[in-house]
Amino acid sequence: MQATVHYRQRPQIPHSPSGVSALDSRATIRRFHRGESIYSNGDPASHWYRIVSGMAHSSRQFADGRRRIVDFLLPNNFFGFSVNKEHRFDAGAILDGTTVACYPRGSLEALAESDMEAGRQLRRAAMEALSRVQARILILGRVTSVAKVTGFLMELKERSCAEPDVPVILQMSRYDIADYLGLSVETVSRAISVLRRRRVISMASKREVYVVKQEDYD
Amino acid sequence: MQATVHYRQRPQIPHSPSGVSALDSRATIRRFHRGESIYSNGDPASHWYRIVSGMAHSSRQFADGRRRIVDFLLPNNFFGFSVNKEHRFDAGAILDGTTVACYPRGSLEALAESDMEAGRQLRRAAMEALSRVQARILILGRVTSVAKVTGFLMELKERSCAEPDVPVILQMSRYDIADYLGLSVETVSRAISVLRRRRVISMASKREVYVVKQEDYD
DNA sequence: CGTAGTCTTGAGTATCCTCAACGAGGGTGG
DNA sequence: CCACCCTCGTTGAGGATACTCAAGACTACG
Repeated sequence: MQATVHYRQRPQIPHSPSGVSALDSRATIRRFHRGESIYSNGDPASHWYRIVSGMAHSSRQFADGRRRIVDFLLPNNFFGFSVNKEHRFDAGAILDGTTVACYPRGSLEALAESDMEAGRQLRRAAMEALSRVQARILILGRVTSVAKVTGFLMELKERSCAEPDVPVILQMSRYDIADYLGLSVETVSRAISVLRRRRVISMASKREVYVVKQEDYD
Repeated sequence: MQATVHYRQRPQIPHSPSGVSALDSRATIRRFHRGESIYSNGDPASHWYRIVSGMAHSSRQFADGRRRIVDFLLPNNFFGFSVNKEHRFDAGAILDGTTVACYPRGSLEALAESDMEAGRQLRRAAMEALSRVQARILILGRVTSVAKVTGFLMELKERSCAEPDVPVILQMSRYDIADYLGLSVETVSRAISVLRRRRVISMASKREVYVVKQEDYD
């Protein structure tokens, strides 16, 4: 079990989708422990999900032990969309006490077809998810490991709605970051050290990053 | 100008979205030359699009000359979704005579809110686009260049609805493939040569690939 | 205080990129 | 019709980068 880090919980309201009340009438709330699975590859895609608080990731585990993280999920991010009958990814909580709103898929599709506001919210949620993943491809497309890690930190800062002089908190492990960027843990660690030496970032602890210089990363 | 390759045009109907008639009432059809821009980064995101015939790509051009291709767009693929007021990518035709259905965004959103069938199609289109990009991340996450190119070929075979004994046609250049996979052209070329020597593929010409062995690629 | 997981750093190796050269194929103009 | 040019595709050589293996420091927790 990883060391649990008790940083202050800042209010994270990224891209608040201007109320999801129309959808929430159908939601059930579930609470997850650190590392607990929300759904697994192959499970029937019976629900769509939204992070209420905490953090999770969407990933794929391979036979040879490798793992690729497809998305980090922050509060108000929707996930679990699938065109198939089954989920094609694993989703799991990163933080203890991560709270997730679960929307029954059939019920939600029915709602979307009767309530135009709900339909609009669903379309917007899908497009925001699409936008996140596309941004990720550009980060993955960066050439060097330092550039990828820089891109990751800038993305996280953006998505965390970080204000100046407030650190970005790396609630995920270096292993998670490595699997997110397609690098080895060692390379991620070295890249962070390089950024510190270059004074692009400074760190209050191993999990708290101050972005000092705003680097262009795409 | 690149050599224009006149391969027979196979009927490509991947993931036919069970009729888009509800949406098509608002569409205008445009025809593009090879290399012609459909929209550019920064253009107002006034329309959504669907490939009718031919092929296009969605990409981002960087200041230093690099280019990243975010998606290859095949017939019936929707694209141009943006949560912002402006497009964040470039889209351009790969083949001469590529035909695109252009849906005015405002008109379409209005339609989606009055016609539940249209709304459903839009949600499905967004989720299919999301699904494509997520699949791509897994390919990018593969370790070696050979694995990435293999993943690309398998994806293209899948999306082209290729039957056995029918070659997959690489209508894009090696440069496009390289920018899609985040590799150099030389590495792509070498990877293809390796796959040929290993008899995973065989080639009728430089742009026609027979997939001989079905390799696991994720 | 020992253990387990995380994070960092070093050394050597494998892979990919850059630079370079060359062949193939089309289009163009003399 | 053919020489020329241009782009595309392939292959080789050398150097840069990231991975693997290894070891050690740090932290939380029992």
